[in-house]
Amino acid sequence: MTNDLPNFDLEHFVPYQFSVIAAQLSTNLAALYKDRFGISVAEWRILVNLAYSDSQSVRDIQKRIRLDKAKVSRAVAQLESRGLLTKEIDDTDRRLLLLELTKSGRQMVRDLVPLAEDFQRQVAAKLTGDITDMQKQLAHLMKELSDD
Amino acid sequence: MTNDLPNFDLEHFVPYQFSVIAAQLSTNLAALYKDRFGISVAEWRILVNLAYSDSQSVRDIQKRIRLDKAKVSRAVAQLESRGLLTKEIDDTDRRLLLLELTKSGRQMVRDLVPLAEDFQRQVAAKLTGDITDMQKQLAHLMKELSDD
DNA sequence: TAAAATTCGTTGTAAATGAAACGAAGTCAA
DNA sequence: TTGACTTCGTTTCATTTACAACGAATTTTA
Repeated sequence: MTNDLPNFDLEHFVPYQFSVIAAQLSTNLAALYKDRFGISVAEWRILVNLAYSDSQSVRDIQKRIRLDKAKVSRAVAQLESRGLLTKEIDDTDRRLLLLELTKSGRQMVRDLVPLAEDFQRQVAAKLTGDITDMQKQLAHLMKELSDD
Repeated sequence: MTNDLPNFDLEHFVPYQFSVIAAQLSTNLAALYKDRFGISVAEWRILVNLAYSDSQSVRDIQKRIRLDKAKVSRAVAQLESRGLLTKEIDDTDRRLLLLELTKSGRQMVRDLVPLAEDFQRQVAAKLTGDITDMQKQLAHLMKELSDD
């Protein structure tokens, strides 16, 4: 006797869809990174971000890659202990830490990026439309949501 | 000196985009559910799923809404303790539990669904294109990924 | 039909998480 | 310049999480 209940279609509920897809992609990617390089998704994001521009502070990274600052702090500590980056106090503002990739950190980024691109190509193959369209839509939505 | 590094664009990396959007939507939705009804996202999913068809087992739900069975088990226990559903052993297979919404469980679904639909409308307003197109793309991708 | 293997839902546990508290450093205002 | 306030990154702590182990029930296999 469910006829008095609204027939809600969870499978087409957008927040649910995003949740399921994100979880699946994240699991797959995490396995890839862990197996090959022994790093977490958070660590991967930080490495890639530092490859853009060295010497960012924890705060810069936190904003850019949208991770909790505690998480960034822990991931950075882990990366430092593995010799993938260095921390240095910013002399113009001694609260800030400047992060810089080490040689082996840079090498790991070089090795990681093609893998990530491959992964994205595999996702692209599963889409009905063109991936650049999807990327644009998602970038737009991401921006709209962050303004809330 | 980053010129020897591949210039990887994290902002347009699809798994990253999904992760950010899903997290944002989930946070917002969780706050909505928690404030108004005191339930978690997992609990909400279970309630809605039971509204589709009563008397499903934990296993049925687990498959449909893609949640860890431990999580389902705990959420169901919570819902039962709040009198929103009942558990009953299936006599044809005594390992299975049949779950059924109570009257107040059904009422809560009735109250919740319009809220969720509102929420989705707000998301729709932030999209560049039509939401049904997005839903179709996401449904397709969800299916493709689960086949892995 | 007896033993082995599988499935169901629950529970124990170690790790991950996020919010808040914290000390250190810097800024602002009186 | 002193005192209040803010910001930075780390750490603490309570909660959440996922994985594995478990007992009970069922199915498969020999």
